[in-house]
Formats: sequence, structure tokens, C-alpha cells
Amino acid sequence: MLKVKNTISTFILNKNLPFICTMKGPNSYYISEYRLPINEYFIFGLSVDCVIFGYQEGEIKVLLVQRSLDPFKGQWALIGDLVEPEQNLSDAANNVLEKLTGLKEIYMKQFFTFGSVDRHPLDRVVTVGYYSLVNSICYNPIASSWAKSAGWFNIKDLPELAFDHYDILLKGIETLKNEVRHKPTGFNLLPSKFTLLELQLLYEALLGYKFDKSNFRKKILEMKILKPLNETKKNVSHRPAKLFEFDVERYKVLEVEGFSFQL
Amino acid sequence: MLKVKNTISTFILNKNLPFICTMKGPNSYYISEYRLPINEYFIFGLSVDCVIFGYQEGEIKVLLVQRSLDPFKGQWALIGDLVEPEQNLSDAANNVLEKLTGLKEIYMKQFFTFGSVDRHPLDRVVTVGYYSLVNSICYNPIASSWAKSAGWFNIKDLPELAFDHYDILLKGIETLKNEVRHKPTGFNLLPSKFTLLELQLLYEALLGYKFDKSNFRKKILEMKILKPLNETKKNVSHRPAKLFEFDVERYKVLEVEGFSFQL
DNA sequence: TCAAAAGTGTTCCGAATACACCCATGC
DNA sequence: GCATGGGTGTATTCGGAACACTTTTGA
Repeated sequence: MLKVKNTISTFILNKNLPFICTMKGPNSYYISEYRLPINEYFIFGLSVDCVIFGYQEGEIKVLLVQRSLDPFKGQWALIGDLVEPEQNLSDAANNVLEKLTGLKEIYMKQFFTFGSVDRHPLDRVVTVGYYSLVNSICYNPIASSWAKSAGWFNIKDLPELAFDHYDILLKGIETLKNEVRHKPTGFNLLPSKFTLLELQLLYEALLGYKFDKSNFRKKILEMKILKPLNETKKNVSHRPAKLFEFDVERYKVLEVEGFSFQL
Repeated sequence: MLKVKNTISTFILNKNLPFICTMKGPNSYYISEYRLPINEYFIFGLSVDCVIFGYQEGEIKVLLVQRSLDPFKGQWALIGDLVEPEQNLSDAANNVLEKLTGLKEIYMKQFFTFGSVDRHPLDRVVTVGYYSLVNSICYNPIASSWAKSAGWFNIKDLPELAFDHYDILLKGIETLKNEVRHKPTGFNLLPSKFTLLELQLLYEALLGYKFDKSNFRKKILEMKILKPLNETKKNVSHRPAKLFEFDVERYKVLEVEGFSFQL
């Protein structure tokens, strides 16, 4: 008799009894070595999928990959991967991002878990959706073994996507739009030094409406969460704009004091 | 040779080769009948946990159960259950709620998925957190086979909880507080007919600060999402208050027109 | 000198705040 | 009558919207 310990169950293999394992029973999460017909055994696949947002030329973009394997071979999809047995969900998501882009320590947020029985054509796979915000200017996609190619797509002009990735993407966009109005996380889409107009244009792209220049400046500067730098934009054919940095420390202090970001 | 189809993998049992299954390989989600050492095989447990919110005597309460089984036997915990192989996540959550309370078609919201490797002492169990808002006045807890007893606890005075349920609960409360300011879902905690003061007191309990009576009324009535009824409170030793109902249809229309609830 | 964007100032309006006051009911 | 909560009115303040204007740079 051969005993196998895995992460949720204990299996016993035996020539006579095909399968005995701990599993969910009628009265308990765990019944020790409950015998069951082999075809009643079930497991789930667990994966993470990442919506990677970027900002280029005034447009919000998302990074997609072309699948190199079935199912949906050749189609565009979000990048994702199965979660390892000893891996936390956020680590799995970070790994996916790093493998594809080479970027570490990027802002990431879990936004929803998708688990429809039929969302995967082959099996039951539950996937946890994360989105990340990258300053895509300093990013060079790495040819991954999973995918033929990767590319940035304007969120207003998306190709057909594999699985239920379109739904995942929509939910991610919705959550991002909501988050960005109440938390200063949208800044992650800009380079660390930016001008006020750049910030304004970013927010206009994110939220889908225009701000008055004067009022936007007034409001954001009054928050005192931007650190003015002694630098300006170079080589522009007009008055060069001052550069600013997001002041994380200051924001943390203000947050504790009860300040809440709002745009 | 015995072939077993389950939800994510195909297993082949064989006297010589202990285990062959499809699983994640270096280049793909799915490699057919990839041979691997038996102890490298892994699966996850997937569950849902429900934070059931109620409102009684001006306090926000949460429904907890006392575990009747190990691990954490005897300790208070959120109510939850493993997800069935052919069951959607939201259905699993609704079933859990119905089994415990007998209530159907209750407002529910998925708020976060908890998947730390060590969150469960026995195995790897990933759990999807849902919260529901019930009008607890018309609720009578059903003795469940899982739990010795159930009880409502003020969210400001919680017992020690099993697993990471305290973290789950905190995240649920945080998400609820945030949601309730931007969507009129908090109404689900009240009976269908309520007075303006009852609504105000609910919001004060939810958000943790006071409103000015006059201003609160003005604001909520100007939204035109409450339907005034030709009824009043009975048997009160003061001027009886008018009863109102939340006007779902009206809200839907306003929402499409761009109205956004804000308190 | 002109184009283009940076950056400032000012008026106007509506919404939020604070607070005062009257109303209906049971005891 | 009076305690209690229901319900209304109003003056003041504050922040946002709209818009006009000046400044600084490169070409």
C-alpha cells in the first residue's frame, strides 16, 4: 500500500481498492480515508490571470499574449498561469508578470475570482484576476515560452479573447476606474517624474471625461501629495513644465490623519 | 490500466507506474499524460466563506457558527463550504447561506479570495469570500450539521475566530463600508419598509459617523430613489414617521442616466 | 513675432453645513 | 403639558465649474 500526501488529501493506492482519499463528506470537510468510487473524485485547477495596464500616447492599454497552445491556440489572451502548490496567489501573479515583462515590485491588485463551471472548455479551472499598473515606456516584452507574441492593445479596441478573458478584462477595467478615483494608484501608470498636464491627461483617459486645467491643478496641488522637483521638461517648443513626483510618505501620513483622495 | 477523468486531470493507474496525469508542465497548461513522481502531484481545496451581515438595535452584526469538527473544533468561525465540482462559486455561496438561514435570493457580493499557503492547518485550501446583507429580524438560524450553534455578533465585539476568518471578516467589513457609500445596497439590511431615521441610523452605524438629520433627509429624498408609502409607524409614543420603500426600478433608470449614489 | 503649452486669478453657482424651529403623538 | 422623535426652513460657507488672462519657451 502506497500513501501519498498532497496538499488537500491523502491518497492510498492499493491493488484491490482503486482509490481511497480524504474528501468532503456529508457531515464534514474532512473525513479520513473515506472510500469513494474512483470517478467521484474531483479536483480543481487554480490559476491567476493578469490584466496588465499601461499608458501610452494618451491611451490606456492592456498587454495581451497570443496563445501558442490549445485550447484557443493562436488567439489573444490575458497572461496567466496555474498556481503552484506552495505558492501564494499574489506570488503567482507577480511571477507571471515578471516572467513576461521582467518587471518586479509592480503595483498589483486582486480584483475578482472567476469560477464558472464552464469557463474552461477542458476542465474546471477557477482563476483569480489581478491587475497591475506598469509604466510601459520602460518595458520590453520578453518572448515567453507560453506565448508566440505579446502586444499592447488600446482598451477601446480589443481583439477577440480566449476563454472568458474578455469578461475578466472588463471587470478589471471597471474595478480600476473605480479604484483610481478614490486612491492615488493611477500614478503608477506614469513615469516617476511627470508634469501636471501629463497627470491630467492620464486621468482623463482613465475616467473618460475632461478636467478644467486650472481646477485640476488647484485640486491636486492642494492635496499636498505631489513633491515639486527642481526640474523641467527639456526640448519642448513651448514653456517647459515643472516635474513632480508622487510623495508616498506624505500620502501615508495624510491617510492616517483621515485624508481621502478623490478625483 | 485504469483511466479516470476528473475535472482537471486525467489519471492513469497502473501497477508499474504509480501515477500518470495531465498537469502543468514547463511549456503548457496541459501536457497529456505527463509522467511525474507520485509525490509531486498536488491539488487544491476550494471553498467559499460567507460573511453574513445583519443590523439590529443600531449595530452592525455578523452571523458566526461554532465549529463542531476539527480543526478549530468549538471555535467561532464564518460559515463556509467546499465548492462542488459542478457548482458555480456564487451558487456555492448562496447554498451556504440558505442552508444556515433558510433565506434565498439575498444580496451577495464576492469581495476577495484568500489563498495563503498556510491559511489552513491541514491542507491547501483557497477560499472565496462573499458577504451578504440580510434583514436579520425575519431570520431564524437553522441548526446545521456543520455547526453546534450560530449567533449574531456585533462587529465591534468579536470572539476569536478559526483559521484566518478574522482577516476575511475585516476585509469584508472594509469592502462593505466602501460599497455602501457609492451604491444603495445598504438598504438590504433594513426591512423593506423603513423610516428615514432608521435609514440614517443604519448609515451612521455602517460608516461610523453622524449625519445631520435635516441634511440627510434632504439629500436622500432629492435622489428620488425612495418611494413614499401611505403608511406610518404604529404605536410609537411620538409623532409617527412615514414609511418608505427603496424604488429599485427608479434607481435602475437613474443609474443608466448617469446618476451615482453617494453618501 | 507667433504658436503652444505652462501657469494664475476671479467670478459665479450649487451643494453641504450648521442650526433653529415647529409638528404630532402617547403618557 | 411634556418628552420624544418627526419633519421643515434658512443663513452661511465652501468647493467646484467656467473662463479669462499672463508667462515662458522654441522656432
